[in-house]
Amino acid sequence: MEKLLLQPSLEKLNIWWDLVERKGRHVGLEEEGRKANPDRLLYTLSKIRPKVLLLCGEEAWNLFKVGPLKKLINDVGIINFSPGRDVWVLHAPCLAEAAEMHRLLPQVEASFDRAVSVCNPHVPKVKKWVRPIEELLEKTAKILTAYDLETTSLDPRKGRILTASFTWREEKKLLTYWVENPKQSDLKRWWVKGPRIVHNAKFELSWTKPIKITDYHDTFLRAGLVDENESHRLEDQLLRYCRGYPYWSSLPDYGDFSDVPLHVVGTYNGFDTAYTYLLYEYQEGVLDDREKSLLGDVINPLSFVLWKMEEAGVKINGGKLKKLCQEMDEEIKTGNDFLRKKFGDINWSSPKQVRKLLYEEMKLPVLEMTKGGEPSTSKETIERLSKRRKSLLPIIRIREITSIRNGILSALEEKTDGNGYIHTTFNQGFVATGRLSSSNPNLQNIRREGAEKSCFTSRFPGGRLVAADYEQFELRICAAHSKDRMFRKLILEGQDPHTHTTKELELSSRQDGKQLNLSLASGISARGLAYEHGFSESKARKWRGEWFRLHPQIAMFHTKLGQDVRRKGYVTNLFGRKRHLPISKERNQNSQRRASNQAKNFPIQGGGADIINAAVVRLYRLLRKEGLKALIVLQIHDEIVVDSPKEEVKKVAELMKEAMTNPMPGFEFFVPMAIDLRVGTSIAK
DNA sequence: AGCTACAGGACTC
DNA sequence: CCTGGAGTCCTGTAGCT
Repeated sequence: MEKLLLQPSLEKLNIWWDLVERKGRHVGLEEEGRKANPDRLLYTLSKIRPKVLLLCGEEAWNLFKVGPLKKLINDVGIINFSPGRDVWVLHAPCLAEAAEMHRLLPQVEASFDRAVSVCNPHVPKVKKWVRPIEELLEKTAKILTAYDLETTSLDPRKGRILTASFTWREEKKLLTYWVENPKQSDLKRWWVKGPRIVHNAKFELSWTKPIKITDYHDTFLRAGLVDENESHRLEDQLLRYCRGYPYWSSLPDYGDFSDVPLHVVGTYNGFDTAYTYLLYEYQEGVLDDREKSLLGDVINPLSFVLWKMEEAGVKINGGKLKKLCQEMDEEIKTGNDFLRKKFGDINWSSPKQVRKLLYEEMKLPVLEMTKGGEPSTSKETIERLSKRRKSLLPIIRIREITSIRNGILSALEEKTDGNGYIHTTFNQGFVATGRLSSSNPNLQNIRREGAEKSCFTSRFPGGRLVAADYEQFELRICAAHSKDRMFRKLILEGQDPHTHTTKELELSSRQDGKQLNLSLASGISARGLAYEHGFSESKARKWRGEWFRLHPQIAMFHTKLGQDVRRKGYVTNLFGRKRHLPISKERNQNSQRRASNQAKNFPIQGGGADIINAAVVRLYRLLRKEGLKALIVLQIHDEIVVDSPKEEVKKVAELMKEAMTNPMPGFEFFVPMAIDLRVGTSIAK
């Protein structure tokens, strides 16, 4: 149910309050005692994008009639806040009528899944701390304090701290103070003394640099558990959950924070922490116990470890990389020359130009279409076409190598720092399933067999990279979650589950057995199976049926997931992490099907994410406890890479095995986890 | 002309 | 009915101001 109420005055607010309060989502458009600013309204609305806007009272109505929306609305009309998204505006001249409309709305909009209401915001009081900063730090040392910095740059090496802000509760009152030019060393000492609340801890950590994992709560990461589908940005969270008013949009358009008067920065900074504190309290109310322990055990401490991993970086063999690039440039040049003679001057990266050549000039048959309904020029299509035109094959190669050269190798070259290290960013909280992603550069999509793997090397003279990946990770998680007895038995006996499936279903190769196991565990349809692996549909259907008869627990597991999605609107993984998949009846079958697949995939992908992330945290603690020099440098979904001095390799391998097979001491997996270790001077296989 | 948004295609687990 | 899920990044193109 999605409604937006614009409250023209305070006394009327009370009447609406309990209707609004129950939904738990508030948006502020007015500052206390002042009239709402139309620009601010428009800004807020464009963020929330409500489907229905219910205006009541002449004051509210006039605001819109004179504002920039004037030309778009009539008495009942449509406003577009974004292309393709209609907003119905219902206008009631008086409160009684609005109340009646409000009462009827549920029946009309049964399909709207978000409730948004507009009412007076909570405006925190922000003050400058005028006494010595030591007193403030001492006062807040041991109490729960929201903390935030404003700086001149995102990078601590390039900028400096302008202000710091602190919010805490004293009795019932929320106190917020900001200070100017705090010393980094003071903050570093202060940080470790008590519980902290921050929004996006990795940023504050990189400036404050505490020496060990401490007690902090990250409202950004918590937001990812409350609703993984919503934007976790502080601004968006405040609009949605905290009756925040958009103070950030009132900041004039300065180029850089260093040009902004310090008291403006400080006040802004103060609003950030005050609202962060309120957001924290809201989250405390909606997160359940399992989510809180996942946060405490894994998610919060992980951000510290990720910061350390980013800071450490991974060492690159620059000479080798350069040689590789030269070789590839050479191949691109000869390849391009060859193709130019044959087909003319064509940009092979342009699907449009390739499409023109293949289907208009060469008049080849259209075998596959893209999602957008255009004839496909993908690798698979060209491979199929090249069966009759051998001369097309070099196109695949040239496209592949130019994309690798431009997409991967040049990124590696560019992002290597002066000392030969690449510092990727591990994004936590962005992926709906709980996985990490990597960017600048993305080190999680380095080619499996790519030559560039040999460029990743150890920072220690004579050192080694130790890489450990989980064996049959997803299959084991599926079996562990569904309590599948067959897979448990096979794994405990040390048999290969893929070979077993191959034999049972009388398949031709282990490869087929493996594909069947992996695809069916994450809920593929018979048709999808046939399409994906080139089996006939009847065979796919037969095997799928037999497979589920061998694994009745997995069949039940899938049924249960489907029920959860329909009844509760979300599914849960082994550790209490949720994936919200709102399905309403009006949506087409396509979306339903998709949601059902997502539901089946989530416990596996999301379970894997929490397992390996817990392992990273545990491994970090074990390495530090043992006083080793070795550093965790990469996490690639089912793999952890540690850079180790040669003499520590044996110990590191032991610790990796311990951390990865038992990532959460006290949590017993129905099917045990196992790892495969590789030790080398690079990460090449 | 410069910006943004998107689609398509490459790579990953 | 559609053709397991989750990402990043590059390029070209279309549409906007």
